[in-house]
Order: sequence, then structure tokens, then C-alpha cells
Amino acid sequence: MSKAPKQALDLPRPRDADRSQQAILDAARDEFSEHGLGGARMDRIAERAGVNKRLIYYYFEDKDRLFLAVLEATYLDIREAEKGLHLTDLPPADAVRKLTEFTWNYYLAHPEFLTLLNSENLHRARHLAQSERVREMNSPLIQTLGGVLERGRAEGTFRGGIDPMQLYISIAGLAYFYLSNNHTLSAIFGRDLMGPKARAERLSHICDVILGYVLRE
Amino acid sequence: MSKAPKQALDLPRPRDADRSQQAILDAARDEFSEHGLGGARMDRIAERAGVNKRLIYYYFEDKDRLFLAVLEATYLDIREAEKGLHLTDLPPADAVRKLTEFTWNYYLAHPEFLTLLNSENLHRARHLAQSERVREMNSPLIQTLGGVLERGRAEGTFRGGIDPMQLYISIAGLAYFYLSNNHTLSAIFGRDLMGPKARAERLSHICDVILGYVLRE
Amino acid sequence: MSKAPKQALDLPRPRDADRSQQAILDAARDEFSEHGLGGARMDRIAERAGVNKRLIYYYFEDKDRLFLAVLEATYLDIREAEKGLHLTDLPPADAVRKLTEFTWNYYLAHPEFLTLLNSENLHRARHLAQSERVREMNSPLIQTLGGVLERGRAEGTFRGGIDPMQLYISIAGLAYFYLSNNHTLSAIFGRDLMGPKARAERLSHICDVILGYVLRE
Amino acid sequence: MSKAPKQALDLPRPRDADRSQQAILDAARDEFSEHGLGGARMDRIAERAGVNKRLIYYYFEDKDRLFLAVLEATYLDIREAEKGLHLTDLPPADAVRKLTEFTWNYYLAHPEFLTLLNSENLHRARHLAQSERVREMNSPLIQTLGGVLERGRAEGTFRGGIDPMQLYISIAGLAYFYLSNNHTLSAIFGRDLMGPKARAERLSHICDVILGYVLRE
DNA sequence: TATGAATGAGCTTTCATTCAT
DNA sequence: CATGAATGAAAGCTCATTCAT
Repeated sequence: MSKAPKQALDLPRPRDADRSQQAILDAARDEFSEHGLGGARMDRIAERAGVNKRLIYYYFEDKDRLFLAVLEATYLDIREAEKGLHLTDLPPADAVRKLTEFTWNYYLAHPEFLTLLNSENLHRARHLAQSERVREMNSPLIQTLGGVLERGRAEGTFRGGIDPMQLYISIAGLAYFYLSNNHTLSAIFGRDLMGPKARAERLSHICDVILGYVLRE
Repeated sequence: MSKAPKQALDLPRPRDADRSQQAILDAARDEFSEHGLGGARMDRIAERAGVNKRLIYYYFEDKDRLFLAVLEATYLDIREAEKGLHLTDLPPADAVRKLTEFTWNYYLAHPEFLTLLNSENLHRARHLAQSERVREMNSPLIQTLGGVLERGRAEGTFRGGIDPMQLYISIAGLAYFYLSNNHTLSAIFGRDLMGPKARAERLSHICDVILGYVLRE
Repeated sequence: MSKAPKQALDLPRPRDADRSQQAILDAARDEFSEHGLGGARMDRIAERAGVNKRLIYYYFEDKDRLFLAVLEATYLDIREAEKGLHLTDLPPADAVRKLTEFTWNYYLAHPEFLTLLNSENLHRARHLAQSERVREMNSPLIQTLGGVLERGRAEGTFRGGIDPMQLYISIAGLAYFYLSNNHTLSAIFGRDLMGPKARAERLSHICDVILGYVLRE
Repeated sequence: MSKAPKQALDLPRPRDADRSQQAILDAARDEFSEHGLGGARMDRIAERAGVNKRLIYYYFEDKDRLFLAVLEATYLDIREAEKGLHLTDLPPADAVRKLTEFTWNYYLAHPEFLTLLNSENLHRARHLAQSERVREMNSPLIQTLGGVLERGRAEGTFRGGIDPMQLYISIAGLAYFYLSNNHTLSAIFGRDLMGPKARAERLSHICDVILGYVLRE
């Protein structure tokens, strides 16, 4: 996620190869998220990364494979972040709220995640379809969330029959649409949606919607 | 649309100018929604429309203005469709359900609306920002929905304090994310999300979420 | 050469044909002189003239023939102006000075004449070569000037053996180069050459050069 | 010119980068001088230079910057040639005659210099105005010529009060107009102006005019 | 006499990619 | 591991010109 190369402190100098590769990935992520796949420029990526353009092809073969590499890295990042949630340690309602807040905050902090996904969907996920690591992107959260819902149902606070995937998609969708489409929404409603107050209101609304749905009665 | 005055009604087909302009708009809508703004090709649009490429520039100046014209037409379409809802004639809960189902079905039937919006958001709504007709795109639905919520609150079935814009965005988001991101979601979950059964389940889930939120108790 | 159509007072309305043709010629002269032959745009000419583009082709066939028509009209204008000089009525030195001042002032007042000539020369006079009216452009001034020089020589004030064409070209060149190249000269010398004082100095210098040459001793 | 450092002298040919850049410049100079800025074709320049069209953009960005590069190179050439004149070593009258003959001969040998200047003036020197090297194009000849005039005045052979810039412009103008406009002049006068005899007569005439002006009495 | 619609050819420029070292 | 030089294909756009009425 950082733009600086990772470098363990005990190693005197990192291998340049790693540094270059990471720099390219970081630059590509920025470029793709700002301009989309079609609008991204290999020249700009090279410039942003501070490496020779030829090197990109040396490491990543072509533009599409580079895009896939960026996508994979981006998914790994969010999966990594999700690991810190420890939903199983929390009471069901708290777990759902925490997941909702996490999702909102993560999307807010990583707008590139949204635009990259939009781009990939515009292309009908054809890059992801060729990924050998797609499986790793399948969030283990769905299963964890399933456990939470079951716990809530067992203790009588949650309604039954909730599909965890549907709920996960709803949590994501309530945050995603607002943030991803904020430019058109702002233009059309003539209302600022990204100020601190507006953002707090949206998060509050989302929690109300989600908890209003899962909680019994 | 046409620069020429409308023809007399007894002539069976519209003037060629109108025909050409409409053919270009239709072709451009398809092309933009399939490839995004950057990936769309003016050559292909001309071919799809069956007109000379030069004619596109004759009527629409350049690619960006053509994209804006497509966006505007697309918004007008959905606004037109919304007019048939007559939410004010329905009991509050029915009205909310009808709007939810309409939104889902409209997005399902008009996937190009989703991709066009994604493209425009990737470009930070810079086309819409220059539109002289943005105002017309502001859905009157927000006000209507406000009235419905107020009626529901007055008769005691709805909870109070609901911001109609937030609710509208939530209804849209719950449908939008599922449909717009179905390719990546399918790839990652390894599960078909667009079959008749899956679609029915999603709509049902969305209605539950939305109604679970607005209904008191 | 006015931009308004000529119109005899006793005629109730001019024929539109004349108006349109003249408007096109005027517009074309402006456009060609501003952008050169290659840089001129038929669209802009039509717009400037306030006529339909097709009409230009109706009257002038194509761009090259239009350019030739402009050239011919421009030459006719200067020949017309020269007619008012009456050099034969003046003492030789006064006649030469008057011609010199006229040339300078005419170029100053008609910068389009200079740029049109530059354009035609860039194209090796290929338009003029096809003109049926070239003969009319041959200034009768050369012969008149020959007479003046002969008179001056006979009365002993002028040196002998002066070729009137060479002298005419010199008078023109001294004014032409300064005015036609004033942009590059100003840029390079970093000095304003077109202010009232600079212009007066140049004219004075030119007269000194020319009279210093023709006058004996 | 080259972006790469100069090679060691023992290598027979310059690096390809230099060769390509020079080939492009040479080809562009020919093309621009034959067709003007607007009429020049990037395709033809590439073909003439024997390089891929894309390479022109690689080194020169766009057509306008290429034109400026050609202009700058052209000015540097004439300044370089002027350096061989050594006017300060000559008696004043000889110095003025030598400068006059040099100017005539240089314009005669480098017709592209004339057409390039005409093009740049048609565009109101907008390229030169952006040049960072304009200063280098300011001929040091003006100062040298000022010294010559002063020497001539001091020794009593030259008249006083001559502005060296005016004189320089006059020397240039007398040659420039005849050569630059020879096509239209020939067409109109129906007389060949570029044969050996005609050229000799013109040079002789110019020297008479200039010396007749500077010499006292 | 006049015009809106339409076009084929060709323009400058861009782009992902490869060559050669 | 790294890079400056080079390219074929195609993009968006322009232009003089013609069609059809």
C-alpha cells in the first residue's frame, strides 16, 4: 500500500528488482484508478514509478497482466485488513456494526479500490477470470459472517434466514454506491456529499439500515 | 434534437437529420457502455450507426460532447420511466416497495445506465458538470419519496427522521452494486448471481432490507 | 473594397448574387491574409461572409480559384489607388518622393496585400500563372516612372541609367520587408517597430535612401 | 541537440540519436520551406528523413515545436556565416559593400531562409516568441555595422546620422523582396528575374542604392 | 439562388510494444 | 537488471468538397 519500497531493517539493501517491481505496482495502481484501464498510459506509469518503460514489460509482460497484478495486490490488501477484525470475539450485533463501519472506512480510505473494481467490471472481470489466485480473494469473511448471524439467531437477537453473502453485498453496496458515485450524485443533487458531516450521516444511516434489518423486531 | 423544424405529420419518416442524430446517439450509448469513455471508438460508433464518421463531429462536435449527450439522454429516459410510478396514489409501504422493485428492474433492464454512470464517475462527473440540463436530471422522486415517508410516519407505520435522499441512495446502492459488480462478485464467489433464482432472491433481500428499515417496530 | 455591398442609389435593391459574391470575396481576403492559403478554412470564410458554404463553390469553383479571385481583386485595388498619383504632373524629385510615400502608406494601410503576396510566392505564383487578367496587374507605373526618371535625367537632377523596374522594386522592397517581417524583426531586436515614431523614422529613412540614389551628386 | 552525451571521437559516426534528429531537422527545413507551416506534412518529413514518423514526436513533441527548432537552426546558420565577414578589418565602404553582397548571396543560396521567415511572419512570430534562444538570433552585425558607419563618418566618407538597424533592414529588404517575390514579379512583369544577367544587374543596383546612400556627396 | 446533410481522404497525434545494447 | 531508440497500427479529428432539394 505504501509508495515506498518495503525493506526489512536488518537487510542492508533491498534487491533492486523488488524495489522496481513494487514501484511499478504502486504507480500502476494510481494510474489505473485515476484513468481506468483504457485511459491509463504506460508512459505515465513508468514516469510515476521512476523506471524505464521497458522494465514494466520485463516484469509484467503487458498492460492487461499489469492490471491483473494491481487487482490482485489490491484484493490482498483488503483481505489483510479484514484479518484484524476478529468478528468472532464480539457479540453478534457489535460484530455486524464493526464490519459495516470497517467497510465504509476502508472504501473511504481507499478510493482506488472502488475505481479499480469498476474498471474490472466494465471489462466483465476478464482479468480476474484468468487469475490463478482468484481463490485467495474470496473473502473468508462470508463464512465468519455466517457464524455471527447464526450466533445472533441462536441467542434470539437476529432474525433467521439471512444469507451472509447477500448481507455482505448489501453492506458493501450501501457504502460503495455512495462513495463511488459521489461525483454524479453531487452534480445532480447540487449537494456536497463528502464533507465530514455528510459522511457521518451516511455512515449512521447505513448502520441503521443494516442493523434494522438483522435485528429481530 | 434536430436543428431543423419538425416535419409535417403526414410524412411517414422523420427528417434524415433526426434519424442520423438518433442513430448516432443509440450507437454511442452502446459503445460507451460496453467499452467506457476511453475505450470507445468513434469509428465503431459510426459503423454501428451506419453513418459517416464525419457526421458525428458535424452534430456533436467531439467525443466528450457526444458522451455528455448520451448521458443526458440516458438520464431523461429513467426520469421518463419514473413518471409512471404514481407513488402518491399508494399506501406508504406499497410505495416504497414499488420504488424498490422499479429501481431493481430498471437497472436490470438497462445495464448501460450503470456502466455509463461508472464511466462518468471515473471522470469525476466532469461532463455532467458542464451540462446545461443537469437540473432536469435531479429526480423529482426525492420529493415524492419525502412525501411518502411523511405519510407513513403520520399514520404510524414508518419510523421518523428518515432522509429521503439517503433512502433513495440506499435503494439504488443495494441494486446497483449487485448488478454493476456482478462480474467480479461471480468470479470471486464462484457463484452465478444472474440466474432467475439468484435475481429473485436478491430483489427479495433488498425489499426486506429497505422495508425492515422504514417500517416501525 | 468596403465590406458592404456596392449599391447604386437609384436601384431599389441590389441583386443578391452581387452581394453574396462580394461578401465572399471580402471574407476570403481576410481569411487568406490571416492564415495563408494552406491555413485558411472554407468553413470560416463562409461564416465570415454570412453565406452558406456551398455558395462559395457555386461562385468560385474551389479554394484555389477563390484565392486567385482574391489576388486579382487585391491587385486591382492597388492599381486603382495608383491612378490617383498623377506623377507626370510633378517635378521629378517630387514624383519619386510621392511614389515612395504612397507605397509605404498603402502597404501600411493594407497589410493583407503583403501576406497575400507572400502566400502566392510560397506557391511560386501558380495561381497568378493561370490568371487571364495578369496583364491588368502589370503596373503602368513602371512606364510612368520611366518617364519621370528620363525627365529628371534631362533636367540634370537625376543620375542616368536607372532601370525603372529596379527602382520600383527597391521602393517596394524597402517598405515591404520592414512591414511584412516586423513580427520577427521585433522579436529578435526586442524593439517596437510599429509605433508612430518608429514608423515615421522608417519612412524618412526610405525616402533618404531612394532620393539619395536617384539624385545626382 | 542530442539528449545523449557526445560520443568519443574515435567512433566514426555519431550516435543514431544525433543522426536521426539531424535528419529530421533537415527534412523539416525542406518541407516547411516548400509548403509553409500549414502545408507541410509530417508524413512527408518522416519520409524525407528516412525515419519513422513517430520518432519526430519522440524528439520534437509536435509540429509547432519542430518548426521552431528549424527556425532556430536556420538563424544559427546565418549567424555562423556572418562570423566570417570580419567587417572591422575593412575600409568602411568596402565593409558596407561586402555586407551587401554577402546578404544577397546568402539569400540567393538559401531560399529556404526567406520562405521560413515569411511563414513565421504570417504567424506573427508566435513560435519565435516562445523561443528561449531568441537572444542568440539577434545579429551582432548591427553593432559591427554601427562601428563601420562611425568609422566612415569620422574619416569623412560617410554621411552622419545613419541608424545601423535601418540600414541593415534596407540592405536585407532590397535583396529579400526581389528574391522572395520573384515569382509574382516575374508573372506580372512577364520578365525573367532569376537568370544570371538579371541577378547580376540586381546586385549591382542594390550596391548602387546602398552606397549612394551612405557615401557623402 | 440558396442550403442543410453528408462524405472520403487524409491530417496530427497517440499508444502499447519491441529492438539493440 | 536496465535503458534510449524506434515502430506499426490506429486513434480522434479536420478539410475541401459534393449531394439532394
